[in-house]
Amino acid sequence: MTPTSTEETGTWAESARERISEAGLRRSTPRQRVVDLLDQQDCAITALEIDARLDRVGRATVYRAIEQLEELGLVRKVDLGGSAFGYEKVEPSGHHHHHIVCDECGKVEPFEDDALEEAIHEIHRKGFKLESHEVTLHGHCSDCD
Amino acid sequence: MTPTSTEETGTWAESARERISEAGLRRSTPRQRVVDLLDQQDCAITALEIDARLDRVGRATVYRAIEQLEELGLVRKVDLGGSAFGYEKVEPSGHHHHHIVCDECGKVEPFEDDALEEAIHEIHRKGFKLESHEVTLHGHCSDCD
DNA sequence: CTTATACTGAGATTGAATCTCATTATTATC
DNA sequence: GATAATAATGAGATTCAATCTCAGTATAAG
Repeated sequence: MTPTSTEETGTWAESARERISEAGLRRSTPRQRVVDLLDQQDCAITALEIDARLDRVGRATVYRAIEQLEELGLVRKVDLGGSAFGYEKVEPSGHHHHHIVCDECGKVEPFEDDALEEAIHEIHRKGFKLESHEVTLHGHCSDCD
Repeated sequence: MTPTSTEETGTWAESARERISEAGLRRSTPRQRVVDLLDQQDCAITALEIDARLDRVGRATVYRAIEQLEELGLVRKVDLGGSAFGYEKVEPSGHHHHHIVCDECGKVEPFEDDALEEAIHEIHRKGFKLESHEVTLHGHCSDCD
């Protein structure tokens, strides 16, 4: 018996699987592999990093899978200030974080801040029709102090 | 007499000229043309847009000029969520805005919000060594309602 | 098992940004 | 104003991200 390693990983991969079927998409092996890899990440990963880590899965498939997951609200696209975008799973809990990029070494760290979220919600109330928001802070990490 | 159209435009182009000389850089025509074009914009413009609008100025020169202006603190690089970065002048007054991107048509609008700035400054006080910050909100503009 | 078709992936293509290096323009000096 | 040292330029090659194409493949329904 080969145990399904994904069921141990958490709830996101499972809910992703469900949403994929509900949306009428096939549960193809390459798509599952992209889902599983995203599930294992704690923060954003680029499309080409996913591509590089998945042998026998084509670039086009990786980009397509990400795009579909994004449309299903399962994945968020984040702008890390570099040349490539990052992608990360959207937690079913609604929890989300923003990013601090170290301008020295390029390291990306997640952070959360309630006052910031509140301020952004206020902007929403002031009349802008916001779909989503994204905050990227730039500075120096502890290593590059 | 050909009147210098730049002196009528405002104070940014002038201070940029000064800082450029102070930094030991030459006042070359291509650089001046990049400065003048940036001076005319109210919001961010991409490097290739600058390149396209300036005949007889090479891509490399545009990118170099922008990079130098950025180092001198005269220009800010902004991430508009698309494929290319935008660049905009840094007002001597210290005034700065963030951006709302319409996910439908791609239009970028500037916005300012004091509570948001305050929340970000709080994060600074909490221990992160921030150099700069950048907030991009996504939604639908009035046209794409 | 068979069939219709959604999905895949190798490779070509587009677009942004960077790099190279021979030529040109700027500025200080005479 | 002419001259020399060298900073700056720009055409084109290169790199990297992302998208597109289309013949071949795998999926799921019957």
